[in-house]
Amino acid sequence: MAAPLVLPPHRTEHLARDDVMRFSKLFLPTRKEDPAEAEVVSHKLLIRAGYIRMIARGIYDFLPVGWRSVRKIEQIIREEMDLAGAQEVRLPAVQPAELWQESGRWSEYGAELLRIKDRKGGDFCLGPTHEEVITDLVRGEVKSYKQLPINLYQIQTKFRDEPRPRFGLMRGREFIMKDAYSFDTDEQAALQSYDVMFETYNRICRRLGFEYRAVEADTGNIGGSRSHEFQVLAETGEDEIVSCSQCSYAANVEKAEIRVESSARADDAELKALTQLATPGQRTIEEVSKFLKQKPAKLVKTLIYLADETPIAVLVRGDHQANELKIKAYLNAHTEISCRELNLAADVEVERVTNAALGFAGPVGLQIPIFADLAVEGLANFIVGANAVDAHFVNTNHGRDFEVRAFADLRQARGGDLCARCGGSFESHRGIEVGHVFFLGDKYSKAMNATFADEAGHEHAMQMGCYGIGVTRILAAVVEQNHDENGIIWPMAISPYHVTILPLQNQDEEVVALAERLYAELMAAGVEVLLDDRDMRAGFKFKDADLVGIPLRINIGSRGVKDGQVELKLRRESDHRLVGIDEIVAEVTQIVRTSLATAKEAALS
RNA sequence: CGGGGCGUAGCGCAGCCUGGUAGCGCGCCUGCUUUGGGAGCAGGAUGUCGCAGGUUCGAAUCCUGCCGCCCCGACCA
Repeated sequence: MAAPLVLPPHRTEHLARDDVMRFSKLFLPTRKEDPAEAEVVSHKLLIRAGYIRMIARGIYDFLPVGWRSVRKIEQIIREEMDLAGAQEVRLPAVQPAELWQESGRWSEYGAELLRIKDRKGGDFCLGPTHEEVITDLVRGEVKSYKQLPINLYQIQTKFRDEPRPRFGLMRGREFIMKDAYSFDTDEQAALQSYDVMFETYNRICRRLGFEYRAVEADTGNIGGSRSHEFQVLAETGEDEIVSCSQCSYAANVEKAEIRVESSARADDAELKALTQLATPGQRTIEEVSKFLKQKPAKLVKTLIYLADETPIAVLVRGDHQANELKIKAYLNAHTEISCRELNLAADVEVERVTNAALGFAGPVGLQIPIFADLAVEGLANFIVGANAVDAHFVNTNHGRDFEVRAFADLRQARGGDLCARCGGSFESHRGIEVGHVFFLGDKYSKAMNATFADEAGHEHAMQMGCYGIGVTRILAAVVEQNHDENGIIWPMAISPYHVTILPLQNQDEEVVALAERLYAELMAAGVEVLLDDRDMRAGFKFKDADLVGIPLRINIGSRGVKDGQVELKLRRESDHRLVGIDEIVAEVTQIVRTSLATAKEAALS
């Protein structure tokens, strides 16, 4: 038998309209301790401060304060997109397989595409992106050059069945994204659309107060000639980027072009005799360099790749990293070896090609084409694997001990490398990719027959661009850049509330009365206020306020009320100042308006 | 997909090795005291110990399978 429900009389009242601005009624469950599964600060704080809860891996609930902030981010994006002449639409989350079969991506997209069946057994997927859907929409309605250009966008929940979701909102499977698609008559016009979006994204990042870089990026399988990522700088970012300290060049390390001043080996370099040394069990660069007491830069690593079916060897200096995108691009552009996919060869394949156990591969005696990074060209007397178990060669030299088919820029850029554009030196950063703009060309319009008639009545495929911003990822990125040991520190523009009022003594009627009065007056002035009316001790409210991160705080205490004053505390600063009771509403209203306006102006600069 | 770790109250964890009454802290409910940086005391409620099977007189504990979550790897030879 269920126990009878016992409630005190005051708990039977209904919720009132402004109750969501009262902490006592707000669904804002905070926690004192970090969640066990969270690794990065944004994930920990968003859970502790009651913004999100995980329901399955990479899938989250947004609680009221979290959703308020998400909607503010959306609104900023919406305003800037509308300003750029884009039009908002809403496309379906569930998409029919036919469209994906038409573009070819039903088979290409892989396991990240979550495929589902309807009750009749028809194939559908949860949309990870919307090129097919938008192209289908536009091809049905746009027939003439007179209807172009057009730029359509939406703010939508996407689903990508990531192999490894992590870091809370930073890499979820379900996430909110703003995606836009431009359609133009020709490439030149499409690149104009691209430039407008590029500038719009800069404005959005500035409005959000980000420290960020717009970096040149790889276009991946999408193709096309232009692509930029918007990377918010943060230690916990998953991407590595470099930016030039002298010019404006910045790029993802996958893409960054390096200037190599002089790559040739010095003419007078003395080539010592090739010698085999026993290196029992020493496989990695680190192990070998330690064992032989040589710097990793004296070693050359030999990577065996499969370019589609063709095995090739790639040499890079021991302290460098091979860049698969560059390798792939080089093969396709400069050799007869076609390479749709480049993969490191499996262990058995490596052993077959090198006739040696894993870890001892080297270029000497290899029967497959050898490509080497430019940095290897200038090396003399380096160390390589001997293609024999437990052995390495020292004093190896290309041209004498083995032939390199070609030297090229095949490695990943890093801090200190020289900028290909101006010769300045690169700084390296880690970044969170919050936006990505692509020029697509006619990949989708051709495959899906999205054409228009020009003035002469000739049919042409439309030129497309696509532009994405991770809305929920932005929420995490903002926290990564704006927090301290006590909690979140929101920029005014995306804080769930502008100001929070803390009556410090709930039993003091004057304190409570003043809190209620300021609450009402601030709301009337258009300020978003969170009143902490809970019957809690002062210290408890302080801790929660810091955790939740609202930028302004008004402390109302018994002493101050007697003196006609309240405390105004900025979350970002450590000290508070006293403000007269009659001035506080005007003061707070002013600060809120100014900081919102300043953020908007920053977008223009 | 490979390696490792974890799964016990809403949250954070102990107990498991060596099988025998399910625990601690926080949170929650009641009362009293307290009241400007996560209060104190007293009392109370809350668990199919991830799921399924097996071993056993007896399983949170041992065995098998499955599921879920986290970390590392899946380019550094």
